[in-house]
Amino acid sequence: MNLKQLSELLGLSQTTVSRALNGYPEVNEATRERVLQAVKETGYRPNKAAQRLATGKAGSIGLVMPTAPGHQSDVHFGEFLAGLGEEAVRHDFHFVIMPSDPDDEVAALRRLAISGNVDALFIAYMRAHDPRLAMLKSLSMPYVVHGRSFGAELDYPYLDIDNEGAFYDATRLLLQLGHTRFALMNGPIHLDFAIRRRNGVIAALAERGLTLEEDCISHALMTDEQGLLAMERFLQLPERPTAILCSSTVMALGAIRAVNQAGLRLGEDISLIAHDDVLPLLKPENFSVPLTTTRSSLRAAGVRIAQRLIGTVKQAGPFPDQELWKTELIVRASTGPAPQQA
Amino acid sequence: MNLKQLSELLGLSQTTVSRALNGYPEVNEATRERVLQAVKETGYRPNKAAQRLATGKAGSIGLVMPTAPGHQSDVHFGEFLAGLGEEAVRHDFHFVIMPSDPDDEVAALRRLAISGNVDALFIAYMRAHDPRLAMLKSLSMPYVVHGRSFGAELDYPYLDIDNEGAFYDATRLLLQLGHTRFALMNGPIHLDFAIRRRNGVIAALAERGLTLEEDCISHALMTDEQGLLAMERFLQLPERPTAILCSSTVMALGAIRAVNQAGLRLGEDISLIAHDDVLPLLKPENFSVPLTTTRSSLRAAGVRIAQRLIGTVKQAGPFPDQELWKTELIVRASTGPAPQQA
DNA sequence: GTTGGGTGTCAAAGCGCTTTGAGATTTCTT
DNA sequence: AAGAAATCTCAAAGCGCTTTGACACCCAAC
Repeated sequence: MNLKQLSELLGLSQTTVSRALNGYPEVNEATRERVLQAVKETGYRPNKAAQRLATGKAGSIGLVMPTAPGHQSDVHFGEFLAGLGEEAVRHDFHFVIMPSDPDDEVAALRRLAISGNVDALFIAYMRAHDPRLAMLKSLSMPYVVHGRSFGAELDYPYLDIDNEGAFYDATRLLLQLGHTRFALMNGPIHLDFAIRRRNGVIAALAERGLTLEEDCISHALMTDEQGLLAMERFLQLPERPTAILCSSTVMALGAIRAVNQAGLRLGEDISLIAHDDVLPLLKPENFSVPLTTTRSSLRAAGVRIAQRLIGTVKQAGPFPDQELWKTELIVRASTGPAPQQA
Repeated sequence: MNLKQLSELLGLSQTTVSRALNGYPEVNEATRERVLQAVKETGYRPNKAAQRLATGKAGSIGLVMPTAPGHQSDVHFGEFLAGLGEEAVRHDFHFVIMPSDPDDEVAALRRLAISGNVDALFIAYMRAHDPRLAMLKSLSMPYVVHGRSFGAELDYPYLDIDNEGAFYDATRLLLQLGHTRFALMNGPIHLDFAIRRRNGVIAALAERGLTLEEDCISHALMTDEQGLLAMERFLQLPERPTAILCSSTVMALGAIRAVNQAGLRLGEDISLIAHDDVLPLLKPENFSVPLTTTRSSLRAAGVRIAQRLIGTVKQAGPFPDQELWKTELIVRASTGPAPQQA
C-alpha cells in the first residue's frame, strides 16, 4: 500500500493525503479524519526511503561502533546506547550503527555521513587530538561529542563530565584521610578522560608537595582482568601505595580480588575510590566492602546527547553547545584513614 | 556530488557510470577505470536513500532494542551486538536499531519492517509462545531468531544453544559428586531459555528420583544483585541446598558474595555451576574460586546470525535453517564433592 | 456586481539512483 | 563486402514521497 493507492482509494490527490498526514493546516478537518481513518484500516506506512529522498531527513542518528574480531565489547557502550535509545524512542528516531574497525573510524564516519542514512552523528571514546573532530567539522551535519579531545581547541559541541575535578576531589579526600602513597589505575593512555583524570590526581597531590610516580600509574583496558594485574603490580612495590584511584568499577572488581588474595583488607590496609558510571550490573554499594565512588550516570549522558541531537535535527530550539557535568563523590566503606606507618 | 554531476564531469551517461560502478559486464574496462578514478578523486558516494528506493535493498539488518526509563541495559545485549557487528562490517552492512518499549515490541518490529529501512530482521530474548513469531512469519522478509519459543511450532529459522542439554549435563555432574539438594537460579520465568534450563535440571534429577522444590527455584533478572538475593534465600532454607545451578556468570557474582558473607566456602560447602556466555568482562577462570561453567559464546552466535542474515539477503547460497549449538561443560574449582551430612 | 481573501484541492516537478529497451559502434563470419 | 553478433552507450521510465505553484470555490466587503 503506497500513497498513490491510498489516495486513489480515497478519491483524493496524493498532495492532499500527504498534507493531511503531515499536519498541514490547509486541509479540511473532515478530510483529514477520513484520511487518518483509511490509514488505520489499510495499515499504510509511508516508505521511509522515499520520505528520506524527498525531504533529506532520515529520522536517525548515526554512530560508529568500534568492532573487530579481537575487540572487546564494552559494557559502557551498551549502557550508553540504552540512554540514547530511551530518548530516541520518544521521538520515533532510530540509530544507524556502522560497525568499523577501530583503525578505520574516520573513514567509517565519513561513509556514514555521506550515505544519507543519518541526520546527525555522535562520537565517543575521545582521544587526545582526535582526528575525527576535523572530519565532523568538515561535514555539514549536526553532531555531539561525548567527552572532549585533549589538546584540541574547544570549538565543538560536547557533553563531558568533569573528569579532572572528579579525581581531584577523590584525591583530596584520600589526602585528608592521611594517605601519602598513591596509585592510579587508569584507562587507556591515549583516551581523553584518562589524561584528565590523571591530571586531577596530580594537581591534588601537587598541592601537598606530593608526586605520582610512574610505576604507580597503570594504563589499561578497563576490565577486571587488567584491574587484577595492575593491583598485583602495585602491591609488590617496595613502597606499597595505600590509596588507589581507579577509573572504573569494572576494574575495581579485579583490583579488589587482588587485595583479598594478598590478605589485605579494603578500607583499612588499602583505600580505593573508583569512578562509577552507574552500570546496573555493578553497583558499588553491593560490593562486599561498599565502594567509595565518583559518580556520573553514563545512561543519563546518553539521554541528554540524544535530546540535543534530535532537538537540533528537529530544529526544536537552541541547545547549549557545551556541557560539563560535575560528578558526585560518594563516600562508602572502601576508604579509611591511612594505616600507621609500618 | 551526485551521479548526474559525476557523469557530466566524465562526459558519460548516468547509466554507464552506474553500471561501471556496480560491476555490470557490458562496460568497457577502460571506461570503468576512468569512472573509478573519478570516484576516488571526487569522493563520490551514492546516496543510500536513493539506492534503496530504486533497488528496494537497504544493506542493513534491523533489530529492536528493548528500552525504557526503568529498563536495565543488559551486558548480554552489547556482547551479542559486537558479534553481529563483527560480521556486518565485513559486508558493508549496518544495523538499524529501533528502540522500543518492551511492551510494544511486536508493533516496533512491524514498523521497522514496513519502514523500508531494513532487509532482514532479527529477534532475541525469546519467550514461550512468543507473539513476535507470527508477526515475522506474516512479513515477507528474511529473519533469524536467536533462541526458540517454547510451546510454538518449530517452523522458523533459529539459532539456539542446547540449554536443556547444558543444564542436564551440569546437573549430572553434581549428582555424580554426590549432591542431592539442588537449587536453580534462573532467568525471568517467561523466557524460553529459562524454561529449557529448568527442564534440563528436572530431567537429570528425575533419573535419580529427585525433584526440584519450588522454593529451590528462583526466577529473576540476571544481575548480581538478584544473584545475591536469591542465594541468601537459598541459604536460609531449612534443608540448605549444596548444589546450585545458575543461569549466568553475572548472577553468580552476587551469589558468591552471599556465600562468602555466610562464611561458607565455594567448592566445598556449596558447589556452583553457572552458564558462561563468554563475556569479556567476566571470566569464570578469574573468579577467586574459578567457576565451573557451561559455556557458549554469545558473540560467536552474533557472528553466525549476521552471516545467515546477510547471506540470505545477498542470496549467497542456502543456509541451514535451524541450528542448535551444544555447550561445553568446563569443570573448575567451584564444584566439589557433596559435603558430609551434618 | 465586482474585488479580494480564505479555503480546499490538484497536477506536476523534483529527490538520486537503477534498469529497461533501444540505438550506435565495433568486431567477427561467411 | 555484407550481414550477424558482440560490445558499448544512451535517454527515459520508474521507485514513493514532499512541495511548489496554480486553480477553483465560497463568502465577505466595497
